[in-house]
Amino acid sequence: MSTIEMTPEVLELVAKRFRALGEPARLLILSTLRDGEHTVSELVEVTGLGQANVSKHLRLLHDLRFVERRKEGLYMLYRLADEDVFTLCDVMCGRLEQEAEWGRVVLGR
Amino acid sequence: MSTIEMTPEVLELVAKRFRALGEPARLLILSTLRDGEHTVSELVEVTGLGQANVSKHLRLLHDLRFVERRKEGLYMLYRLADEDVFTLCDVMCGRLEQEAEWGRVVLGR
DNA sequence: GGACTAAATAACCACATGGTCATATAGTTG
DNA sequence: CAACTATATGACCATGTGGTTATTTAGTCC
Repeated sequence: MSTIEMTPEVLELVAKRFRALGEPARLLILSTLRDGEHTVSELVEVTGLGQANVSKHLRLLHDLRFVERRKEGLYMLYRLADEDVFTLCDVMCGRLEQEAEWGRVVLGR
Repeated sequence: MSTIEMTPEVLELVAKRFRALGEPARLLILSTLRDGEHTVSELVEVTGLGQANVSKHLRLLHDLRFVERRKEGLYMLYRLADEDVFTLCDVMCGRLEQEAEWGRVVLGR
């Protein structure tokens, strides 16, 4: 795995980042951010999640650098930090498609 | 994200798979399997985890097709299903390295 | 069959965390 | 400064799940 030595500490750091993506609500927020910057209120409206809830998810995603943000007046604007999330999701989706071919999972289509 | 439509159901399927990697114990098992097939007992010994614990992690990883297995006499031999796990981990590790450069995380080296 | 071994499962506890409600904080506008 | 708005935070509850112990199941060897 990369050049990093897989000590228990590193394992925990990596795991924590996977866990961050292991939540539908956060994936939904991230996929919403794919089309550009959004305020928290917009994310609340689009996702249908509660405001406090979205705020907490964004804090986590920001702590782990999945998103970046800037303040503009009263608003806080969030955006994706990079494209890694979608690289990762594409791999997972590739797995799903493969499983679908095997008839193990049903993708809605 | 890929060609799959991101319905709530798909989001949950993807999230579940990220969650599977969001556990140091499972990452440890997977990284142990990188050097080839291992029995459950071997994995127990190498990882230092309990037998029931390893068995449960392996069941999850097998359900999600991260690992495959075959029976040989009394033993059950597990192996990686493919290289996806390491593609995924490499991306995450890349992020860690980048964060390390920013002085946000300390990698033990 | 009976004794033994490897792995899986069940029952259980403890802890982490997602969601919500209420409140605090930061910033704007009058 | 007071009223208002957007976001963050704290407290709390409910649920999910990782770990352990004990037991069951599957297979081997005598």
